[in-house]
Amino acid sequence: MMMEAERQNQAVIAYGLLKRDITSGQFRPGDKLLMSHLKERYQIGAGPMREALSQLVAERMVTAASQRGFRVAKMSLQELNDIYDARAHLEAMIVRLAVERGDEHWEAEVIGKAHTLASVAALHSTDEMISLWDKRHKEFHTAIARGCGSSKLLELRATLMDQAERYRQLWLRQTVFSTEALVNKRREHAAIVEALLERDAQRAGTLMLDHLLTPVPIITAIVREAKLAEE
Amino acid sequence: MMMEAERQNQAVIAYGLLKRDITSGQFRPGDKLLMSHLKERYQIGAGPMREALSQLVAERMVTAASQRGFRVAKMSLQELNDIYDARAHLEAMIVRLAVERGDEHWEAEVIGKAHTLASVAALHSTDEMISLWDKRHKEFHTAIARGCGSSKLLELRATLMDQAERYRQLWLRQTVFSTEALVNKRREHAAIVEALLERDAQRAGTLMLDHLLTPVPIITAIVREAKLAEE
DNA sequence: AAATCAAAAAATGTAGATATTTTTAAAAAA
DNA sequence: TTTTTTAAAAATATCTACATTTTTTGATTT
Repeated sequence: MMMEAERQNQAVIAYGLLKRDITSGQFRPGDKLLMSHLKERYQIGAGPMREALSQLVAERMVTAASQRGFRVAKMSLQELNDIYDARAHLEAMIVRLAVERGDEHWEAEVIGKAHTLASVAALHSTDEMISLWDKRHKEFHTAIARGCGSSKLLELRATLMDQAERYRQLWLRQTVFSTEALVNKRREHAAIVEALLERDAQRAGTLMLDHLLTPVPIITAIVREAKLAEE
Repeated sequence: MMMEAERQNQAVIAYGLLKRDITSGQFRPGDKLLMSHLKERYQIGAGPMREALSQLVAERMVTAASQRGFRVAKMSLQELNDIYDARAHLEAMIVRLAVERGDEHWEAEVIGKAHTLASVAALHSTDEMISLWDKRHKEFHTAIARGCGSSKLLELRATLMDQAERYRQLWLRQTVFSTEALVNKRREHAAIVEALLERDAQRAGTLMLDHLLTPVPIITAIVREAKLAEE
């Protein structure tokens, strides 16, 4: 029997669309999110729209001022550093746990995802190439993290990933377009996998920490260049 | 000039009240949250009420089923273990960072809060005693955590604290009413502070991990006894 | 310039309309 | 008789359209 796709309510739909439009840059940091415009754009009423907006406020992607409506949250170099620092330390901790707790199935998944990622070739259009590499890169890292066995830690991790997304997008193009950067990333991934398989929690954690912090200087430069954020 | 308290919207008010009513047990795990009842209880319309509810869904305190309304999220021993495990590891990591990064002002704050906590005496009514000890205990731990210097990590920590709250409430009475338990806690706190001051990040982290895991068996027993949750 | 005030725009809330699910109870089948 | 099915009724969730309140705008005066 065909699994019926659960009929989503308007708020959930609007939430997804608006989130996509913000991370993809359709709405820029600081932009006013005018209720009348959003209602029109997503074809829904004010009630559900507010519901979607306040979800995004909780996720720090939107800010709210009482009686003054909503804006796309600003980006800042300070926030960039904070998010990446937090992410790196959290993920390093998760990896250490994964090395201690992960079983053979976990190992197999990680190796599989690493292979799939390494084999992304420049055969596609640029945008397809970026989104394919990104998708597989995320799946690789998620496969590693799952080894920790804690859904709560994975939820926290997802929260930070979401918050990092707008900054990550900036880094992505630079990296996928640079053969050198891609080669470096591949090397780092290989080193991490090696440490995992040797069950060296400490080394895996340290490698992960560094791996996640390397994008920061690159993103900083882009943000400064494009004047996308306050200092 | 007196600072005017920002006029909150209905959704925010309802959010706070409902959250309090859930953590304090006015609504029990699994209870249906009938829209008509909530509207009546908090004297607001359905729109803002939905907004509040879906915030709590995001925080995992309420569950939603499309077209079928909302329920108080169930509790389970599995979730108890997951939350406490995640919290303990996150907090241990934060403490290690705090030891590496915290300055003299941080040290002073921690010592101050430790002192304030240690001096809670059994002079008050039972409920006052509980809530005072709880308040100061939280402030003590928060003062320690702040040393990590990352607002994102502190946000993640707050998320888990919130999710733990319903379980924590069960532990609190047992502990505050047992002189032995209180003495033990005081000893653990002293040991943590000592490690902090000696700037022994590793030891402070380990002590914190253990400190946060001790309530789990106690809560497990209470939950089983009161049949508050699935296994 | 700075202050004032009315008009316009915008946010927020409510009441009621609509759609969906659950309950009830009667009818049919076992 | 008991169980299952069906259909209508009731209860409930959800959405929209409009009403109310607050903020913003910008012309006018000090």
